[in-house]
Amino acid sequence: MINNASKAAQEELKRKGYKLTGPRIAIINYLAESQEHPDMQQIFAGIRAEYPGIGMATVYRTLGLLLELDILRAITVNKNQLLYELKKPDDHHHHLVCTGCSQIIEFGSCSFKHISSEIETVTRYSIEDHTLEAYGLCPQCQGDFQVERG
Amino acid sequence: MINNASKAAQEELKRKGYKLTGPRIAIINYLAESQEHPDMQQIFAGIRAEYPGIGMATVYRTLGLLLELDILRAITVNKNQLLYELKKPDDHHHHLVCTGCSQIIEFGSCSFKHISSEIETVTRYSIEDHTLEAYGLCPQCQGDFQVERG
DNA sequence: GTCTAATTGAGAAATATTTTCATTAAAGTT
DNA sequence: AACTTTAATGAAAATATTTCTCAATTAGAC
Ligand SMILES: [Zn+2]
Ligand SMILES: [Zn+2]
Ligand SMILES: [Zn+2]
Ligand SMILES: [Zn+2]
Repeated sequence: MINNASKAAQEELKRKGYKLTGPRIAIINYLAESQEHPDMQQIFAGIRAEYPGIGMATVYRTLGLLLELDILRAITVNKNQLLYELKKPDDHHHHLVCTGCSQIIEFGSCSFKHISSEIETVTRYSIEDHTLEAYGLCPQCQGDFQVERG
Repeated sequence: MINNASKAAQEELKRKGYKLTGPRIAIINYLAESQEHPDMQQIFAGIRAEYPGIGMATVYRTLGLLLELDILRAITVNKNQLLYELKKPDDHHHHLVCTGCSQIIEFGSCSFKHISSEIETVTRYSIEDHTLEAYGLCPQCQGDFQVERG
């Protein structure tokens, strides 16, 4: 139980009747510890460090399972690169992505909840979740842009 | 010039010094006409209907170019399926995705602009764009869910 | 029409993902 | 703790996706 997020994810797996195996625990722990938003390759490489024998297929299968069980979230910030993050209890945040250097920071302000019920009324959907990604230039890249133009 | 969105995209290509070729026009027209949010396979198949000789590589290259030039937007609504839509002048909308049947509808209400400058102040990023996807059940799937439970 | 460089299509190559199946191991039962 | 059952795993093969290479084509400039 590395931390709370790992604990919650492991309990959820058990609760839904899945076995808590070594590979799964290693993957969950890696995700729970990760401060960035790793992609498939980073996850695979990172886990091999502490679980050398793990197979690629197991990582794919486990990420798929965690997504399906709504324990994991996938975000796309560039055209074809899926990034992952474990859903943490009581954490709601969104992403601000620099179009210059691809750095990602998170922000907590969320205005969607204010219009959510209005959208539910208009569309007749029942809304359960949402993701929001904002794009722009980080302070560093704004500076670089000035320099480029001379 | 199928419609306004196609016209705008073609002009933008020219303006930035790219050649307006048959394949590119066919791809842009397909995207401009498309009411749904097609993925790569649909785009390729759809374009072959009116431009049979087009190669897969050209479609990949053109989508990449349009993304780079900010004429095209890619969204991810399911784990590993990228969907595309041409950016239309004066159109700002977001997506509401049914987790039951994957149907996507669009909504225009956007609350992000209200907090955008606040986030810019706090983070020192300059924000240029954003995407928002909401997830839930469409009216039909809410009904099916009731039926399933008996 | 001629010229030039960008663009294209076909196929090869490189990557990424899924499937198959014999083996392993988690979790429940005695 | 040994026994049993069945899900889960790893390795390799099979698929699928994306990029690259290069000779041939073609848009746009003159
Ligand atoms: Zn995040
Ligand atoms: Zn939010
Ligand atoms: Zn849309
Ligand atoms: Zn918006």
